[in-house]
Amino acid sequence: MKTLVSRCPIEEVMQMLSGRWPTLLIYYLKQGTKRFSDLRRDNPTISHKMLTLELRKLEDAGIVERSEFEGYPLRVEYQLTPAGHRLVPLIDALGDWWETTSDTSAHPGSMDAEAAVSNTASRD
Amino acid sequence: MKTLVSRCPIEEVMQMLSGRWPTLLIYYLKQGTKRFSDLRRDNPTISHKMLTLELRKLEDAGIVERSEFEGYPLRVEYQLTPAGHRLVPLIDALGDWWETTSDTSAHPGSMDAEAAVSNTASRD
DNA sequence: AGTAAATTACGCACCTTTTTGTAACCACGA
DNA sequence: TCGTGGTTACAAAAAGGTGCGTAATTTACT
Repeated sequence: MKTLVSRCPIEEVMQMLSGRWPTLLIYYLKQGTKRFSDLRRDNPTISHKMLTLELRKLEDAGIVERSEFEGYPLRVEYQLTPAGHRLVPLIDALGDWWETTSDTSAHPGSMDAEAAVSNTASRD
Repeated sequence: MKTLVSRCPIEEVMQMLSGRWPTLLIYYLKQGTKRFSDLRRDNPTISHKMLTLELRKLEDAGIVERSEFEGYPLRVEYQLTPAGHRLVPLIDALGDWWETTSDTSAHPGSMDAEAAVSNTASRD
């Protein structure tokens, strides 16, 4: 699936991480092993189809590992690979960068600073 | 002005950096001040529409600064802001991560990495 | 001298391509 | 029948490309 002819690793990662879901899913998987239905509960706005598609993409990229357990209502678990775990702090760093850069220009006068802070509270 | 209503800074950065162009443009702007036509030459596959759109987005995000010089034929220069420069190493880190993870057998295919490069058939 | 074309950095309208959402269906067994 | 994880077909939306118009000045041709 990852039939990429890009010369540049940055283009490749960005193609991997682009869109709303990849980083969100990584965030939730960072919390530990999750089942398909867990991830849907964690993020109710993702469609069934998108979740499978994105999980497959993350799997192909070596970020997520899929474990299928034989059984009655079929159980499948997803978790971050070691590489996936190494990716997490890099993504977090981007989030931090964004927060600090938004701070330096986001206060137009005497707005309530406290409100702004709690407004941008991360999901950590 | 970035009027974004996302709760999470990571979602916001990723929305900013998603797509093929943002990181590419940042890469070229990292080299120094560039004019519109320079950037088109650097990246011939981007359309003028996309270039203006993406530059505007980067500008709104505070990553790129636009300087317009009076005169004809109108000259406009683009360069990274300090925040933009701080972003560069973070993006590079993602590129490095990708390179190392691709190396360390992250792709459990049945063929070796060399063959996989020239062969487009993977999992379909 | 007069006209035409080129230049630069766009905006806009139209159209195609890609991505994403919706909904239905499959299989299995309690 | 329900719930599990997944697939497929079709529709909607978003992203992206093409080409034309704009500005004020210089150059190119006639």
